[in-house]
Amino acid sequence: MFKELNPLLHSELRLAVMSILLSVESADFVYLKELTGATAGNLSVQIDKLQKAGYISVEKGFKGKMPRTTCSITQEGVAAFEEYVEAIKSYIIK
Amino acid sequence: MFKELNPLLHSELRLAVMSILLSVESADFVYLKELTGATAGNLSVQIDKLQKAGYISVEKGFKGKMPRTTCSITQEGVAAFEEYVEAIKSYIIK
DNA sequence: TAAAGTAGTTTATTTTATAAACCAAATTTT
DNA sequence: AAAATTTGGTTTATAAAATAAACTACTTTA
Repeated sequence: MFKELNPLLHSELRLAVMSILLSVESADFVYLKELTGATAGNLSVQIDKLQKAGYISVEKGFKGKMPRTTCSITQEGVAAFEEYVEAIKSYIIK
Repeated sequence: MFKELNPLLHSELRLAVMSILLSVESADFVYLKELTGATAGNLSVQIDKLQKAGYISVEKGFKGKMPRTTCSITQEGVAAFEEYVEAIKSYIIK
């Protein structure tokens, strides 16, 4: 009847991050922060969780002298997101 | 860009309960428990939250001699659910 | 060189989700 | 008919999550 909702994706901020990363090649920390409106602390934590789950890859480098964290979605992440979409539909589609 | 997800509905069990109640006139505690697979304790708590939010109405009576709790969705609940559906779509529809 | 800004991380707090333990009444078993 | 079990829940305790505040380290500006 109802499919299970992957708890790692069933989170407003993590879902937003994944949704953004699905539509771009990659996105840096500042960009994700602006688009989501999240605080830096919250975003940092959630990015970490997504990375540890293998749903995104995170590269920490520098743009000039300033630190820059770049994220992109993994194949595993795409698959998990698609599964989540199917699952949530089981609750909202009549 | 992303719409806010009503935290009261952004919960697997509460969403399942609301989804069921949308499609039936009313449902009792035992029926909801069977369909959702939730424990009685968890279901009890979540029903309470939905009721306090005004999203469902709860009637406690008896069927013969056994207690029976009957739930049905309110207009407010329908509206909130529909808004949630629109909101979640902003994350999952490309 | 002091103040303010940037790009984050770590820590602490509040909220949630969930299950375990419990309760009262009804039913079944012995 | 007493004891055990089941039914239909509620309350309480615990684990997990979300979030913001505080902090770090470096850079730019005044």
